[in-house]
Amino acid sequence: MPAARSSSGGSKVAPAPAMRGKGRPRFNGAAADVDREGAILDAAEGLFSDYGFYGVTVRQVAEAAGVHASLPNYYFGSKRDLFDAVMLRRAEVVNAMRLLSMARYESETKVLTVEGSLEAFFEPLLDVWETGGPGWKKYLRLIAIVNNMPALGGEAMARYFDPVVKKLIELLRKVVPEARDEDLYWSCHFISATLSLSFAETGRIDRLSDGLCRSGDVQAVRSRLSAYSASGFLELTRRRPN
Amino acid sequence: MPAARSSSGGSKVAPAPAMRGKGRPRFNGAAADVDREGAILDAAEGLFSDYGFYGVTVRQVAEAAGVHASLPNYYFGSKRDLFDAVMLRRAEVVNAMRLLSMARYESETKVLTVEGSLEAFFEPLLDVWETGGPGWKKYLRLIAIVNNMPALGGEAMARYFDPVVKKLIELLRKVVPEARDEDLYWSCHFISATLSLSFAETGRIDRLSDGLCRSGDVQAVRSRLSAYSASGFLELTRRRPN
DNA sequence: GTCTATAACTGGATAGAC
DNA sequence: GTCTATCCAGTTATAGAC
Repeated sequence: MPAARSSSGGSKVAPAPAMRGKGRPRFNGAAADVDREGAILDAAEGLFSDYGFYGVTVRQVAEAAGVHASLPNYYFGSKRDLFDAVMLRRAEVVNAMRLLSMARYESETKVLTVEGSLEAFFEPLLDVWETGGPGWKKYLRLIAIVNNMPALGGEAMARYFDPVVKKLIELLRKVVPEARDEDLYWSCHFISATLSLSFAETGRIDRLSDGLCRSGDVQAVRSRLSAYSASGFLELTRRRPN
Repeated sequence: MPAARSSSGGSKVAPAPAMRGKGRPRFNGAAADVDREGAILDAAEGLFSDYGFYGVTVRQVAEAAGVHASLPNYYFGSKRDLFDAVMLRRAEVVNAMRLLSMARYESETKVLTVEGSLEAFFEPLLDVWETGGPGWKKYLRLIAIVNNMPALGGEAMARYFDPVVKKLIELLRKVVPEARDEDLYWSCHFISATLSLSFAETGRIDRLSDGLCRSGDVQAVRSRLSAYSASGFLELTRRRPN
């Protein structure tokens, strides 16, 4: 394997991606201030979310971004580094939102419920899904893919999202003290599955329902996900209390 | 695109895969009766289920199968045809099992329930997951991947699995006539998600629970999936009856 | 900062020898 | 039926010109 061009870290994931050109002055002579790094990340995000890591070439990314074929390499190093940069860019944002959402729910609500906890867990994602624009939609779809292909980025995925899930588990344990740990974990597993497949927007439900339901219908998901998941979880704890 | 080598059908999916060498006589001079086509399909199944379609090369498949690099092409035509052959091989088997399972449940049970219907829907899959051997495990993991990447085989996936899901919906409609269609479809969407992520065996729940739960624990899934899903679905219909 | 050119290699697929 | 040899398009990545 050839030596990576990027500065530090070696095989570690994305040491410090996309740090070039920050705060550079406008009117630098080039054509009206285009953000090429952002364009590359956006293009990569869209393509990876459709075809996965191996299904995309760096050249396709460059072409979709409208930049020269060598620029993705220049800005982000190897293809793998580019992928990590894509994953990281929004992970931190959304993680902070979700932790805050749950902390706020816990501190500001008198009677904590399972459904309420799950809403606090889901809502930031549903919010960016609905109002965050196409970039966020693609990012969430990408997560759905990685979530089902551990060989690709499962370890990284876990590193970024486990803290959020652990916070949820902690919260649920407080709300339902009689729940067994196994049921807590398996419920979170099921919940993660429904959430991520919803983001995948596969179009399957459209075909299945002959157009009655639409894959990207955020409102439809929002109005069902918490109720469905809470009921499922509570049923498990009801059957085998601690 | 170069013309496919395989006989009929053209772009149609795998018209008649793996039809060579059936019933050929033993003692044909070659080394003790090895099933090369089967070995290729097995190897492809395993690799595709780990890395997806684009993450695998035909040469890797050949090497894993212990055959020469050109044989996958010889037996199955293009890489895409090989993939379709892998998908098809077990689809028909498991589809028949599931349709039979649900038909039997419907005809042999006095009081139909949501949970019972779901069990009939799940059980054949859980059964092959548990007792079918490593090939079936890999196949189910492959389905989990494709389920989340429509660009790859979503249309094919739908073609093979929609009939089974439609049968389930039909059954559930009979059991819970007051359920709204939207809730039926969304519930099936959620159910498909939990089922497929369970098969993915990502190891996520292992890390999350610090070893308390294991990804491949069929019994753990079996004892929770129907109860969880039935409760979730019923909760939705309870909230908005037809 | 951006692009040209190219190195060095791997991909799928096949023709034809055995 | 199987393998050798090969085609050649396309891949990542980089060195160096502008």
